[in-house]
Amino acid sequence: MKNAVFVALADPMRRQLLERLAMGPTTATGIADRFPVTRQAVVKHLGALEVAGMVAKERHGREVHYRLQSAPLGEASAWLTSLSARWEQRLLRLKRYVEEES
Amino acid sequence: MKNAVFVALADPMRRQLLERLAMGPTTATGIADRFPVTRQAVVKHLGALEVAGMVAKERHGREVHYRLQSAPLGEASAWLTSLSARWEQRLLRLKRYVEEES
DNA sequence: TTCATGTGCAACTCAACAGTTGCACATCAG
DNA sequence: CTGATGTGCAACTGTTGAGTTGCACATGAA
Repeated sequence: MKNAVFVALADPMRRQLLERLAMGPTTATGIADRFPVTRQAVVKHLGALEVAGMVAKERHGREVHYRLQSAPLGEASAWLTSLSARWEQRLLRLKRYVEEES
Repeated sequence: MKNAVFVALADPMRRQLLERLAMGPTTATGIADRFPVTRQAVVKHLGALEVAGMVAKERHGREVHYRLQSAPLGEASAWLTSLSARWEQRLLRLKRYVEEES
C-alpha cells in the first residue's frame, strides 16, 4: 500500500490534482476543464490516487465527486522523516565519537 | 528538482537503497551483493537518487562511496504535511461553520 | 608487470504507464 | 420522450524506465 502512495506521488499531474483537491472535492470533468488533458486522463490519475487510498469517490446523481484522504499523506511523510532522523542521529553519534577522541 | 525526488521515491528498490544508506555509506558493488540485482541496476538507481540530490558520490581510490543526503527528504516531507494541513484546516473550518448554524 | 577487483559506458529487451479516441450507458432538464 | 451532460469501458499509440549483458578502463595487490 505504501508503494502505491509513492508511485501515485511520482507524477506531477497527480500532485497537482492533490493540490486542487486540498481546496475541496470536485469531479473529473470539472478538473479536466482547467487542465490541458482529457477527462479520461484525469479519471485514470484519480484512479491511481484512489488505489493508494489518497482519494475517495462519492456519487451524487450522475456526478462523481472526489475528495482528499489525508491519512496516506501523513504516513508517507512519517516514513520520510523517520529515514531522515535515522541518518541525522548517525551523524550525531559520529560527531560525539570524534569529539571524544580529542 | 522536487519532481526528481518523488520520482526517485516511487521505486521500492530505491527506497530500500535509502534505508540501507541511512545506516552508513556504501559502494554500489557492496549493495549489489546483498540484493538480487546487478551492480549496474544499483548504479542506475543510485544515479537517479543523485539527480534528486538525495545521495552524494565520494571516490576513495577505485571505490565510489555513496552517502545519504537528508535535505530533500525533509523538503518532500514538508510538502506532504503542508498539503495534509491545508485539507485538515478546511475540514475544521467546515465543522465550525456547521456548529455556528445550529 | 600481471592479475584481480571496482567502475563506466552503451546497446538491447521487456513491461508499465500516460494520454488519446470512440462508443455505450446513465442521469437530469425541457 | 428528447436532447444534453456526465460517466464508464476498451483498445490503441508512444514513451519511459527497470534490468540485463558485454566490453573497456582504472586502480590496488603480488
